[in-house]
Amino acid sequence: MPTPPTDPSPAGPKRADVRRNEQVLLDAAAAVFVRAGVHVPVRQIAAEAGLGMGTIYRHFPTRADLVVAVFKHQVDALAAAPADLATDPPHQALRTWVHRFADFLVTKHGLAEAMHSDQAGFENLHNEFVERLLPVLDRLLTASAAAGSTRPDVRAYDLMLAIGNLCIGVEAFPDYRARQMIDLLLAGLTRTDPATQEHEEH
Amino acid sequence: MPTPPTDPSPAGPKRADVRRNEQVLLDAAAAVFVRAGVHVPVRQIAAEAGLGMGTIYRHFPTRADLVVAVFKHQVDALAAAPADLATDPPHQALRTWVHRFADFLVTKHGLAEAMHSDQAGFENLHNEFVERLLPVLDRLLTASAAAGSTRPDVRAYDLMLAIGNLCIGVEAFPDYRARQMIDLLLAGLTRTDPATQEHEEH
Amino acid sequence: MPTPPTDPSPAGPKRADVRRNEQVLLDAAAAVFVRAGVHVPVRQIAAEAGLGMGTIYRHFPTRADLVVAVFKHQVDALAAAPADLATDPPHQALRTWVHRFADFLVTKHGLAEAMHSDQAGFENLHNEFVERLLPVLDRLLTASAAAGSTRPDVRAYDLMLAIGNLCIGVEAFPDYRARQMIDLLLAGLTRTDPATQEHEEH
Amino acid sequence: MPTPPTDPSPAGPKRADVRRNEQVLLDAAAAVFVRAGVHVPVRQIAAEAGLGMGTIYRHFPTRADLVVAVFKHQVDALAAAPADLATDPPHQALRTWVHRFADFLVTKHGLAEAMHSDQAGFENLHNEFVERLLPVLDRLLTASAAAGSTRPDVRAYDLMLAIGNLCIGVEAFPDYRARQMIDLLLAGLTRTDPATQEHEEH
DNA sequence: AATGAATGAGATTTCATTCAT
DNA sequence: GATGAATGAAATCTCATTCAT
Repeated sequence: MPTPPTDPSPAGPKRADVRRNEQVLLDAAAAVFVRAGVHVPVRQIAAEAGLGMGTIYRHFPTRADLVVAVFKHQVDALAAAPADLATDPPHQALRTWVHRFADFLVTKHGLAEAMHSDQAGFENLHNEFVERLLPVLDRLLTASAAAGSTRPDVRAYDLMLAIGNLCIGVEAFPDYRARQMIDLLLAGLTRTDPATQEHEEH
Repeated sequence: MPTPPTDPSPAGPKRADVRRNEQVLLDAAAAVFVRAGVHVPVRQIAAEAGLGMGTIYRHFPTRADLVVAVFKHQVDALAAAPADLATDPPHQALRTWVHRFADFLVTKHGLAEAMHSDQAGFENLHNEFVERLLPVLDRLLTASAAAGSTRPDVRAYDLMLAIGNLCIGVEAFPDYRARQMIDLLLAGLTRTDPATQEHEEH
Repeated sequence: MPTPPTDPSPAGPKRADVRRNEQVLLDAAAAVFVRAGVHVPVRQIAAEAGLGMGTIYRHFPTRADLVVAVFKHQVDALAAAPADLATDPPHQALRTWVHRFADFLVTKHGLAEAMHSDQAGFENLHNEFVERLLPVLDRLLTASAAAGSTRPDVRAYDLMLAIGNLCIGVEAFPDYRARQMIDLLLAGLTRTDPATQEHEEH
Repeated sequence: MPTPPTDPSPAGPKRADVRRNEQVLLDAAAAVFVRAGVHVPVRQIAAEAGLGMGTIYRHFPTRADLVVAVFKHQVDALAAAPADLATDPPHQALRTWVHRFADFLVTKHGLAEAMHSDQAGFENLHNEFVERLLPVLDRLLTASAAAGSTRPDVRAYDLMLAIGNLCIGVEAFPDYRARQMIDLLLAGLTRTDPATQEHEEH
């Protein structure tokens, strides 16, 4: 009633600033997360962003919300990725996407860990991951299995968690070859049937 | 068994009490760790043990020392295990031991996580694991590879971390089939047939 | 009625809006005060009013100003009330008005408390009460005493605070019979009989 | 098991210090409560006591516990008081005790307010008051009513809350004569029966 | 040697108030 | 004039660690 309903741009001129701040916050959080993990004090994120702590709470009431937001931001690319894999043979597409997924996790300090955290406020993080990426992986996995390239008795859910898990510790233990272990897992996933085996060898 | 009986140092009658306390502490810590994870407040461990907090600090100056001690305690069995696997075929022995290792990790809430933690005070935990168990796994893995059962290009170190990683999240996500993923990894490790074996060696 | 119609100052067309906003604010604040007490966050009042927080600060620089304003708004009726009590016998008029006063306080969650608060910003609240209602009560009390119905050695100020105090806790302790206690106080105020009157005067 | 059950003095030599600290804490809290009310920050109480904040939380997990403790300490005297009033006539004993009660409340800044607070954590305060003092007042009131000195239709509960309420605001408004208002209330409580009236006049 | 009371840094969270738009 | 995003002081509470007894 105080402000007339004339509202072509829903919320006035400030929207740009708010959005900018949100982006600043996401970038800052992403940066700090890489440096210090997702359990970093809120104050530190605020400092990195050059914003007040209250601003973080306004945008992301719980820590999970912030982590999810940072996360979601990065996940979009992965969720969209399969499009450019459409022409590859199914098992090759699967392999490529899994590698991209691993690359993503490996470069985000603590994200793989957080994804598996049962700490209060991180449930949504896991859920977000599952909701956004599981369908993608499931499609790739099903296609690959349908083509006889991979075992049909493995669930995408387990595979996703396993991939995520294998990425844990990359920073802490630089000598650990997460990539090779993922390849091992993928090899174990491959159909051992003699008929398909010849093609798998490359 | 944890502390060797070689004890020429002058100590006298109290040594027995001290050792008893240490054992009480280890058992209590193990129990609490299972219930509440390795990050449980010190006070809680003390309560479980029926001892004062100061006593914990006397025996284990840092939390890592305590976790390592608890860990060491449980690891002895694993380190000794291969003896009873001597008669199995190498790849079977490897598989059995890996499963025992996984069983161990899976039942210790947070141990798998802690093993990969880079939190201050947990480095020794990782080291301890590596020092005690890596030689065992290495022996089994080498024997299996020598028998042509498994790929020779995989390091025991990576395998150990990978197994540990795959066990993460079992409590938090009951639906996650860590065991199957470990089997997948072992399957990927298996030599598929003599013909391909020669080419894989490099 | 709250703001006198004497308004020769140059203001122009906006004055109506401003006044409307002020009224919206007062109604909203009154409503929220009843629900959540006078210490309710400013943001909540703003939300109830459908206005921005800045608008509240423009109209009422301090919280006290707002509370006083809400208060004043409700007090007008009480200040005007004695008119319709003119025909009653003095001690009856006094009793009726006191009950109305108590009714008012009892239905405003936290108002009785706030009236006696020495919190920063609530002094004016007390003052406002005193300035507006004390003369009214004083007139009634004096008339009653002059008629020989009540003791002449009780100040209206003390009586007002006492009435207010007796209303505290009505919401928190539903079993508390504030009304009976007020009646007790009024009974104590009553002159019991001419014979004793002379001795009580000192 | 670590410490033998030989335990004539239940908890060893430290008990004295602990008790001393608790007393220090109670005294400090009482002092600060007088100065700044029962809502004073915990840190301030700690500072006054010359102790750490953690110590407060150890002794009194919630603020209510501390307030109740401070309160209880002072209440014992009141609960015990009636003994020395045994020889007075009932209505005189009642009057004396009520005045002591009022004296107590009046000198504890914020106690009267807190007693009527519905803030989380203050319920026990009210309960404590009721449990300890209500029986005392009830006995005095019943005796007085039995003697025909006071009205039999007033509950001790209401009277107690009313007395407490009338003490509110003494510090904030030095001009307010709480004592006279209490006397008024007591006068209202007095039986107006002509037969007893003569004796009441003194 | 053992105890557990005390400490206090640090993390979270709320809200009054300001001020750019 | 109105808005509400941003600020950051302030308060709470937790625990690792020390140290007097």
